[in-house]
Amino acid sequence: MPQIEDLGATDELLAFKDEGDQDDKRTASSERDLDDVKSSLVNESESSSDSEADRRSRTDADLQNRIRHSHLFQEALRRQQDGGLFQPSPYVGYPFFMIPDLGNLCGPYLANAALPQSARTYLPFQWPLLDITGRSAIRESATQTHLPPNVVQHPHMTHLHPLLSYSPEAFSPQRASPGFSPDTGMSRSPCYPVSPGGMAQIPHPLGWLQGQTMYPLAGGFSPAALAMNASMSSLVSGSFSPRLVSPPQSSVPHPPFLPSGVKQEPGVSSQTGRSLSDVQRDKDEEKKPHIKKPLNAFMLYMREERPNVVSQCRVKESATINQILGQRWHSLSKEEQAKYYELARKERLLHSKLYPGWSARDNYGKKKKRKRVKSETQFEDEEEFPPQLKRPCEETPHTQTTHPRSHLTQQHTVSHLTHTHLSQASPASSLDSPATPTTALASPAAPAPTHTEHTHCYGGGASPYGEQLQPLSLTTKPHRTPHPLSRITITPEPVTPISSCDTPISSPHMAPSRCSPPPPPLLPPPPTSAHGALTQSQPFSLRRTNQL
DNA sequence: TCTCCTTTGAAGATC
DNA sequence: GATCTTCAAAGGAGA
Repeated sequence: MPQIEDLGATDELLAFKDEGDQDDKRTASSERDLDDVKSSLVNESESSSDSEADRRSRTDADLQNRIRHSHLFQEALRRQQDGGLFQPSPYVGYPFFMIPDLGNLCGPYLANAALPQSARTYLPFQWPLLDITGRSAIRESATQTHLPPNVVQHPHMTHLHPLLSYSPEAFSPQRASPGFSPDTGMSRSPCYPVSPGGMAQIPHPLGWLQGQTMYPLAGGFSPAALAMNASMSSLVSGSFSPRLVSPPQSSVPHPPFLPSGVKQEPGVSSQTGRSLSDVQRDKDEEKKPHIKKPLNAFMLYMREERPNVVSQCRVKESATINQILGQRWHSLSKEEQAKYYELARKERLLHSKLYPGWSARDNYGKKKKRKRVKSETQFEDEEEFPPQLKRPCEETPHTQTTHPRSHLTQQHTVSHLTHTHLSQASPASSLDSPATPTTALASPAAPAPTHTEHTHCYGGGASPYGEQLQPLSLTTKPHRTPHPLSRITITPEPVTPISSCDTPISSPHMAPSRCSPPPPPLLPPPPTSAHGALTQSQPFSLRRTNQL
């Protein structure tokens, strides 16, 4: 069986450890405080087995202790942050927090809607969070698996985003443990369950990326996760000693893990006609942690670059941001993109190790289907669309018409199309697209899209590659109300590097009618041969293998 | 409150 | 095998 080290985790972890060690002295004091707090919390948790009477008698004392711990904790954190959080080292001063019942707060790749949207939206560079069905679910799961929820602070979370950088809105006090102050910002750090019952934040093997995470282990510890856990425990001990903290145990077994027959009743639902067991199964299904898909290269890139775009362009709409990011993605060099592809590959590898039985199919239907609706409307769109705008797609072999989203997501304005695709781009150049980086990467002969080409039509697919990379816009839906971004297709400035946002893309004065024809591409025509032997559907790993 | 928007890539589904 | 569909993140906007 492949080891985690194969994923490159060890190197990252070791690197992290080294950096953490450098900060040992500086944080020794606050560490002790943290240890005190953590020990107290551990003891608190361990004492949960005491009798109810004892517990009642200690209620007041516990309350006082919690308050005291809270203060200690905040003080320790303050020292911690003062001591190193903003030190040059990305890991310096990173606090590890072990909160007994913090497990419900977050986690990667599990999403059962436990966290309100706000709980995640302000963690822009976190690894995908683990959405659990709620605190009770965590506790119940913990009970089922008899696993202590290892609450291990992700050591990389402050790599580029110190805890304090998180928006306060991200924290919901009511989700925190008693005595757990939102002021610390701790809770904004993601914690990742290593099991359905345990939360852990483990350094992601793809260490450099912000918000790296480990994956929660569905159904318990997998060997890979155990290895990671072990590595983590030993590695982080240099700076902070993660400890296993017993969670508040639930006495209510989770239905899915009940012995058959305990809750399931024979018979058929009178209303639905479905057997109760089916209903129960559905309920169980709903309660199962939702394991999210591993992020692909572009998603990883988006996570990293989104804050930059937001700050540089002062844009808030994700749709707009994503368009910019899409353009920037194409502007990345092959090497830069390869970095993300490699990360994504490791992500998938790790994901597959942690969830051997998981399939993307598992998540099918868990989101509201809307693309299909779009595709249904597409027929009408194409019927209504001027044939001259569709023609190139129909005539060119390597057209983006093969792209699944060619008719779904590209809703560029007609004016843009008329200015770009019709007046400038030849069918060959516009449709034989190196649109996807995978395509470009697929061909060693394909020059890296290192263009910093200027564009007037900015957004809505009017990227520097717009004419060459995104012929998808030929299948624009003219009848639809253009997305605000779609109307923003030009920048008044004569030349605007694609990576810059000097002109806010959402500038209201930028209307399609003002979209002037972009300058001729500064880049050589995209390598039409890049498509050659490889298809888009070919797994990137294969493409890269072929490429390399 | 829910869905859409918007991007690219991966993977499953379908033909 | 080619094509289509869904989902992954994000958060504002609109219904």
